[in-house]
Amino acid sequence: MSDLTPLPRAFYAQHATQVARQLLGATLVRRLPDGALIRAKIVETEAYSGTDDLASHGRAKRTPRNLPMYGPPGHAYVYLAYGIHWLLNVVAEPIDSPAAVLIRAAEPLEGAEHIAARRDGRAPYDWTSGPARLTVALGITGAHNKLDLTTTAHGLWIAAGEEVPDSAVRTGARIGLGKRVREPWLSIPWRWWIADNPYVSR
DNA sequence: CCGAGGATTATCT
DNA sequence: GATAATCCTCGGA
Repeated sequence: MSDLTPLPRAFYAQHATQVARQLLGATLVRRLPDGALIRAKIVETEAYSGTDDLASHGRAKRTPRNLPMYGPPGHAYVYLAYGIHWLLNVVAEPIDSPAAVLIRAAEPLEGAEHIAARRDGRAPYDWTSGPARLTVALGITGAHNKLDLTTTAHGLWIAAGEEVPDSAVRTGARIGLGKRVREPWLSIPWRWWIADNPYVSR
């Protein structure tokens, strides 16, 4: 039985790039309303940090949408992209420092049958290999925005998982950035993933 | 196999 | 009014 204790708030208080790197291999845990448990290993993340980062929602001043990024670390920041997709982020860095880590993909470890119920007819590696697919698989929506992920109280948290050695980590530019994003933010290697893992997005 | 374009709506300008 | 940290489908080769 693995230890499902939530990671402490101090972990998320680090710079978003540190959090993104260290979240690789960690276990994303979801307790569904009916009590069913889903566990998934995080295999791909992206960091967004600072008011200078043109790719980050925090690039503007505080707005109703990006307010969670300015809030306490370890809370969820969930927002709707393209009018269709919910994306899950974890707030990083201390209060008033706008930063978050986007959870882009994860590998199912337990409760695959509960994911399959929502992803009928798809190949398993299509279930969670993308930020919007992941939220569908785990039943995450805007209702989870701002929730504290350092407690098990809300049915969603992150626990320590396996250590991923540097030799198995790859980095690259972030994906799907808008056309307003210019260098250096366009190419800065703030995306992390586990090499050769089939659940990493394409 | 690959690239183009549509879906669908909260949020910001 | 335009845009968006994506995904899926469809048409062409």
